Amino acid sequence: MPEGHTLRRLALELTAAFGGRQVRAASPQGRFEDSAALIDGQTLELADSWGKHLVVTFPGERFVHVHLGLYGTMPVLELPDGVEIPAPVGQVRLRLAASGDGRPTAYADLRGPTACELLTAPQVEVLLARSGPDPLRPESDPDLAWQRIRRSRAPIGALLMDQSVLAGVGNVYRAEILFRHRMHPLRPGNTLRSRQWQAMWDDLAELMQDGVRHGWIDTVRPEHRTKASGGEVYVYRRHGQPCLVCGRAVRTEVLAGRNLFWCSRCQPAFRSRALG
DNA sequence: ATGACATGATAAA
DNA sequence: TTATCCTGTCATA
Repeated sequence: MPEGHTLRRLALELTAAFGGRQVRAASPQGRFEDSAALIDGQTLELADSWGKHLVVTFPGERFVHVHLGLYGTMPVLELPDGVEIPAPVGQVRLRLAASGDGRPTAYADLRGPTACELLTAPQVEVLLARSGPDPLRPESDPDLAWQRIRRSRAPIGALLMDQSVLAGVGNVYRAEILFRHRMHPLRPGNTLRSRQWQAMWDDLAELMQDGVRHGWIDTVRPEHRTKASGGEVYVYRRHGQPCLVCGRAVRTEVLAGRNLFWCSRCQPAFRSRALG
């Protein structure tokens, strides 16, 4: 599940459940033990996200940086009064817990992250400096991404996944934004028009905000919808199945080690003007 | 029980 | 490009 919307949602949940509270921090699995000890008993100030990076702020310029990678999770749970926090099950890299201060008892277990580390302020700066603009952050400037895209011969499908060009987009949002803009994934970045990029950015921002709100990715417009419940996509992982718009079988191919999905009728191959 | 696979990223070749 | 890390889930045997 972890694309940018997941991290933003997690940041909001952590801040709501733990913001301003003293938390217990531990690493039942042991791999974050020493660092957990340094924040144990401290006040969790706030959690925030940039692209797929989560940064949790503690006093004294201590920052816990988490990257969920492909399959990391961190469910945040609040418990009714009187219910005990259960013992950790399985591989828990980091458990945060708060209770006994008049607010609801809460805990969060981090499993399977690519990164879970304690950083200093300058280290966080370096991390953020490496990231492109995140469509979920209001201060983000889409032009920074555009300057990279318009100068690059790399396929737009690769550029969208490059976190230094644009932060927070993963395989699902990539497939879906390309479909919604009828764009072939292999089209070179330098053949896009600025207006096309602007439209894609605006659409991404909206789709990702929906993702934050609902907790899942849904990109299908009402007129194409086939499922009553949410969480429908046009092409992601629908290879071989009929396109929701034209009925042609959705195609798949591996690009840079990641599965690409598109409809060859709705997203025709790009031909440059020079080639006719 | 075993293996394939996954919404990610990095280092090495 | 390939290998590797992190973990859980689902399909197959």
